[in-house]
Amino acid sequence: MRKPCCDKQDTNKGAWSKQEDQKLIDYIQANGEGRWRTLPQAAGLLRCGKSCRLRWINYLRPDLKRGNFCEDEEDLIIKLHALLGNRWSLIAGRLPGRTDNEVKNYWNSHLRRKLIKMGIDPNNHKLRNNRPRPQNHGASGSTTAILSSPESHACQPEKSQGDNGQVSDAGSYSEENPNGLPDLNLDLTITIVSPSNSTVEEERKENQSAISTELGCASSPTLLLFT
DNA sequence: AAGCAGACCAACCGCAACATC
DNA sequence: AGATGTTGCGGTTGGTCTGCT
Repeated sequence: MRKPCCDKQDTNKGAWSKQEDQKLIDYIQANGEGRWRTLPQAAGLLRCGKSCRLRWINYLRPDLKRGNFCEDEEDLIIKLHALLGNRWSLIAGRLPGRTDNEVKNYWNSHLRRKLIKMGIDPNNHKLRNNRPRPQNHGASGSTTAILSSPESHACQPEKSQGDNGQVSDAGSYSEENPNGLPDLNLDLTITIVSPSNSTVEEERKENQSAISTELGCASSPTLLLFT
């Protein structure tokens, strides 16, 4: 029988105090991340290792951006969600300084609603019938995105199948494709059309290769982000 | 000003994948 | 190869905040 991840009766739960935060920061700065299971004891924290990891990743990490999402980030989340479904860590990985939890929360509290308002089904990113047409990006500001693959669901990673239904329904298109085999066109090219900004291009390349690698894709629908 | 409802977000839980023995 | 341990992920919960009546 496996031991629980922590001795639950001896651990604190709930909100973190400043002192706990400081202990965690100090410890990680001195010893680095990892070894979460033994970290709490070593750092003098009455917390479960999982809890420490989460606190560090979602809140204490120095490279976190925090604050409101900009329009570009919103659009990128929407587009990536269309491709990846609820794979928040992958999506967050393309948003420097953002965490999966943050992206997930933002999606659930803002973006979902926004898409629904625009007449788009947030689960499959398709226009809903008998719904008002999206006010083509008026709501989302100045960014326009075009996914060249007609069915943006093309990229559904293997994991979503037989994954106990945990991974998003956002990529479940079997109803549109009775044989259950969508016409997979799995690569993604993100082109950010924006005034000269060399780092954007670098970032684009990085995005492209990372996502292509992740999804094992072959050919490439192009996602154009006009900023 | 008080009460209520909805929104937001930090944190927890359970599970799966991966690593190690 | 199988058992066990660790880490990471996504779904969900619950406390707090905010706006409305």
